[in-house]
Amino acid sequence: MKLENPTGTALYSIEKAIKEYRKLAQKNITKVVKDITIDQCLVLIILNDNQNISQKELANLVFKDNASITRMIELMVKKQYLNRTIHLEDRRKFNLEITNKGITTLELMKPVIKINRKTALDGLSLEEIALLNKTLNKIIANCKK
Amino acid sequence: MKLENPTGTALYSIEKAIKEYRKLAQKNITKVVKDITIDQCLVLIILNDNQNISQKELANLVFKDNASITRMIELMVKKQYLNRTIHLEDRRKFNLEITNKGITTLELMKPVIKINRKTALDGLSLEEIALLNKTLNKIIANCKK
DNA sequence: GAAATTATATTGATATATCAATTATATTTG
DNA sequence: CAAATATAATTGATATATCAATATAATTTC
Repeated sequence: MKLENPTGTALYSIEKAIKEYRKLAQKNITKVVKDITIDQCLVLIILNDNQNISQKELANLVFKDNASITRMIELMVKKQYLNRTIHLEDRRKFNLEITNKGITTLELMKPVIKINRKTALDGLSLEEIALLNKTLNKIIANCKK
Repeated sequence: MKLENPTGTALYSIEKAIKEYRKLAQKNITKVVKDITIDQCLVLIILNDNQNISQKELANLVFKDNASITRMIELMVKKQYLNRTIHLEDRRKFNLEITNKGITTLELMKPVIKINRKTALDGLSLEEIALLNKTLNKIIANCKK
């Protein structure tokens, strides 16, 4: 039995790598903030950098569909990480805004996120990482065709 | 706004790559078999190669926890892709067995799976793929520490 | 060999994923 | 400008993810 990679394709390794990273990341983030998931964390990071983003754009960036992001946002509003107000120019849209609690929480998580990434990529040279990115981008482009 | 990679880390690219691949794979598999997911497909592939595997081992190989695999198997039994019988030597366990329908379905999907993988890895040299695997395995090992 | 521990799997609760259908608003077209 | 089309987001249904608690069986320990 091929224990590490039962399919024998690099695509399995890609999935395994991200699953292991998510496990590590979630474990460490939970240590500092109890009620947040790494996906919610990514939402905060992206909203922090991109004020005027729509739910649809946000969904794309965090790899979710509109339905999922709707429910995630609902929950994050309920937990007071986000505010949601109607978009004046296009009333189909909403403005998404991080609350003060959201910002505080993000600041609390930032060092943990940094350590997580460092841990995952430990021992990899810059060249190796660049090559990894390049290869992954090729795969992404191939799948989108 | 960094559109392709808002976090600037290779880990985001890893996630993006596998998500794009899963989309492609699911789309093409649905064309030949309506009621199966790529995860169920992976379960069939693994069970086909490993007769005497426990649910726990299976769960590990497909990156799921025991609860998820229990429900997946229930569903696959209901859809008649699998049979489940009590394990005589260890009565906590079950024997998982692909049905004839499961085997037929798998044969139907095999060429599609092959094409999907080829599509995703198109234009990558063997060396590039080997290096990708090597780097990913380092990341996997780092996360497990 | 009975009690304590460990292992396998299930169940319940809640969140998320996904698809299809729907609602509300904007935009385009004739 | 009204009708048709397109877009943003929501809702419903069902499957899956995840954690904690539980049930059952096997193994270990004394």
